[in-house]
Formats: sequence, structure tokens, C-alpha cells
Amino acid sequence: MATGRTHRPATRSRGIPEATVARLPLYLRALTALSERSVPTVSSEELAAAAGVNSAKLRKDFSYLGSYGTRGVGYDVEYLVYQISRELGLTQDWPVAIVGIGNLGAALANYGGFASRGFRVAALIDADPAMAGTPVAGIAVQHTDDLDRIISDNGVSIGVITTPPGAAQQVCDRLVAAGVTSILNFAPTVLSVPDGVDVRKVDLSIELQILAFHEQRKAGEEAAAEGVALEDPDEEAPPMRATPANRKGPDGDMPAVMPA
Amino acid sequence: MATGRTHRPATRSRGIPEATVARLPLYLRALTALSERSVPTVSSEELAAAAGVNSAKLRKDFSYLGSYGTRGVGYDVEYLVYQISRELGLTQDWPVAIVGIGNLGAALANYGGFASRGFRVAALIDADPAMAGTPVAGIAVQHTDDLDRIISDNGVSIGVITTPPGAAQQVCDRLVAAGVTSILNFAPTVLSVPDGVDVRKVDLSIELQILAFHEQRKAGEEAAAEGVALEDPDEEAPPMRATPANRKGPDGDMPAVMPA
DNA sequence: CGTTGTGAAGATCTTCACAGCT
DNA sequence: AGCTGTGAAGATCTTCACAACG
Repeated sequence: MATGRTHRPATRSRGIPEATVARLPLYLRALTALSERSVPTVSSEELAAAAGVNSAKLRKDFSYLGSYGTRGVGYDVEYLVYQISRELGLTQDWPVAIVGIGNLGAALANYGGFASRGFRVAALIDADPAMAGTPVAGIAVQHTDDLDRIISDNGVSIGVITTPPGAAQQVCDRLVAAGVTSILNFAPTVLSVPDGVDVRKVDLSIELQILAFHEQRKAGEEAAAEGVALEDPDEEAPPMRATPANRKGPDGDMPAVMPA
Repeated sequence: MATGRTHRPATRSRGIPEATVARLPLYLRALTALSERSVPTVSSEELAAAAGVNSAKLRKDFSYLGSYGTRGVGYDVEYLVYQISRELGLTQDWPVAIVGIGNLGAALANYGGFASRGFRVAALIDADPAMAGTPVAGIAVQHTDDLDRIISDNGVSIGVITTPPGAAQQVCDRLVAAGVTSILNFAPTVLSVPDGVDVRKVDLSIELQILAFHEQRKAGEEAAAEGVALEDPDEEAPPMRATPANRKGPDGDMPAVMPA
């Protein structure tokens, strides 16, 4: 059975820290914008501002790639674009397959920013036979039965999963069996994959929950600032099963009102 | 002018580390699944496996919330569900507005997992007058002109931006001016917001680029393992402007073939 | 000069390993 | 006996601050 490795153990990716890798696309985007405006060089300060990070971090990040700047001057925009693209592997073309052509899958297929950077939607796959043949974003949807063949025929190594959560693991297994080694998962499920396969997840619901946490905290701070004693006036009845005598909640603990 | 703070300076969020907050939704999802199967208690080991993390991390995470487990037994599922929900602020309802009802915006509006956890799509907003009134996912799209009123009338504090990149910053500014303090940004742009406003971004293209990086690395390792001398046979002509004599690339450096 | 590149310090996050409780 | 909760060690990431250099 596959161990649910989701985030790569501790492999130092050819020396470049993961956190840096995650920011390279950001720099690349900012640099591309500068390139389009024919700006020849840029300082770490300017570029950092454009990418929304601080300049020390940016310089440190670039230092892992090599010495690509000129002291007293800055970085050559075109040169950096090329170096980062190469580092990210964007000088080659990556055929991508999207599995699960519902609302989201279709939206992604239509997403322009896709092709812009070396990625090409090579195949759309769905389990619904009724969809087979239907063109979405100019590409005919193919049936799941042919998944294996589609993946190998197109040399797909990156798969995007936009199926309902129940189907995600199964689709994932089939993709991996067919040779896919990188998966972008939009289904709200934890995927189990063998070692050597990378999974990244995008989860709307999780992002919103994180925002809600901070949002709540802001509201709480406001109240505290106003000198309001924090005390939920009449909270929802909290479910309790095992009722231990001495819970150690950090502050709020359980609401005072408890169900029988 | 707003300083481009994107990721919250260093505010220790009521003592709970940001990394922990980011995992709470994962735990909550796993716990909800257990709850639906009427599982009464769960050990850190089991729950960790279901959430795709290791058990030490999970226990440490929970320790920031308080002592909610029972030694020798595990955690009471219902009780934990409640505590985490409360911690994340999901015991209350969060009205959300989606701005930019294109393919992606519509897909999100239709996304079910949305409402499941305290989030409610309160409004859909688009700049296209032709869309005004059109129902998407059962909700009539409203025009951007009324953004201010819509946000205040519905008490929206969380906004989702799914506009084209060019419009994102402007929409963001208007949302913030109207009172929104949390933004989920799907547009491939760095947003500048005043302090006190949280921004989280979801960027398909960035995720793919990160995968491509690792994918490339795998390919390189394979080649290395086979004893193949790594040498791009005929790479794209690399753009060079300022041609410095002594570049210090970590390995590959520039391709041997250089344009005049 | 002005700006990069980087050791070193600091902050945050992860993992270990075991004492402490049920 | 079994599992949680946690100090401490280790790993990773960020920031500082300044020497090195064009």
C-alpha cells in the first residue's frame, strides 16, 4: 500500500530550498511584466516590491541560483527571465491532462494563463460517457476508460484532478499507474501516492477557513480593544460526548451553558 | 499608498502558529468524515494518517488549542470537531462575495463544498452590464457599480476575486474600501492592501511551475542515474543583454551555443 | 557611490523521545 | 498497557547588516 506522502520528505531539491522554489514563479511573473515594458535592468528592491516580498529574501533566493546580478546596478531582466525559466523547467513544454471536466475542470481548461508558461492542455478526461467527444475549450473530452492510453500517447507527466472527492484517489492511482509523477489536486481529499510522485493541492475551502480564523481574531481584538468582556452571549449548544472534568482550554474553553 | 503586505507581518495569532492554523481545516475535514461514520474516538495516529500528516505534528498542533485528548484513549471526535470549528470561527456564518463571474467565478459559485462549512455565497458581482440579473448557481449577478452597497448590505467581510489580472487591484481596493478585511485572490497579481487586511492567493500557474521544477529534477536524476552526461543537445537560444564575463551558475550555467 | 551576495542571528516549524496520565 | 502532551533538538526559513564589488 502506498504511504500517504504528500509533501516530499526532506529532499533538498538540488540545493534550492523549497520556499525559494515556491517564490521563483512570482519573480518570473514580475520579471516578465518588466520585460514586456522593455525595462532592461531592475534592482532587488524594485523587483521585490513588484513581487510582494522583501528585498533581502529576494537576494537570498537568487543567491541559490547563482550570481546573476551586477553590484551597483541590479539584475538584467531578460537574463534573469531566462535563468529562472530554465531553473523551473519552463524552457520545455509540459503536456498536462485534466481529469474531471465539471465546472472547475472546464474553467481550468479555458484558463489562459495556462499555456502562457510552457504548459499545454493535452487532454481532457471525464467519466461521463455523455461528455465524450464534447469539445471544451476547443479540446474534445475523452473517456476515463482510455486514461492509460491518453497519458502515454501524449507523454503527460503532470495531471490535474478536478473530480468529485470520492473519485479523486482512484483517478490518482490510475494516473500514477499510467506514468504521471506530478499531480495538482483540486479535490478536497488527501491523496496517497507512492514515493517519487509529487502532489500539490489547491483547496478553496481550506483557504476560506484560514481567512475566517484571522477574521474572527480581528473581531475579537476589536471587542477586546473596546473593553468588552468576551463572553459569547448565547452560543450554539456544543456537542459533548465524553465529558472530562478538567479541560484546559487556552481561554474561551467551553461556553457556560451546557446541555444535559 | 498601501504597502504591499501580503502575508501578515509576524503577528502570533493568539498564540496559535500560522502553520498550525493552516492544518486545522485538514483535521476538521478528517474528523467530519469520522463523525459521519459515527466513530466516537480517534487516536492521534489514526487521525494523522487520515489528514496526511505525522502524528507528532498533529499532537503538537492540538496542544496549542488546549488539552482536548484523553491519554490512553485518544480524542473524542465530536468534541474535537466542535473545538476546531470554534477555533476557526466556523460556528458563525460568513457571507462571501465573489467578484468576477467568468468561468472560474461561476465554477466557484457552483462549488458545493463552499456552503458546507459556514460559508455562504452572499453575492456575485461582475463588471459586465450584460450579466447583471443573470442567475448563476441560483444567485442573480449584480453590477460592480453597486459593489459598495452590496458589501455593506450583506455584511460581507470576505471577498473572492476571480477577475482578470488587470482588474484585480482595483476591485481589491473597492472591496477594502467597502469594509472587506479578508481576500482570496485567484487573479495572478500581487495585491497591495493596507495593514489589517489578509490576502491569500490561489494561483494555478504557480502550482504548475513548482511541479514542473520537481518534475525536471526527477528527469535530471534519472539521466544522472543512467550515467548520461547531462548536456542539452540543442537548447533554445538563450536571451542575453548584458554579457558579464564571469557568471557563477551552480552547474548548467549558460548553454554553450551563444547568439552573436 | 549604489547594489549585490552572504555569513550570522533570529524566528518559525518539525521531529524526537519520553514523562505523565488514564 | 496505551496514548497524549511537551520539552528539547534539529531543520528550515527569514531577516539583519555589512563586506565585497562594479
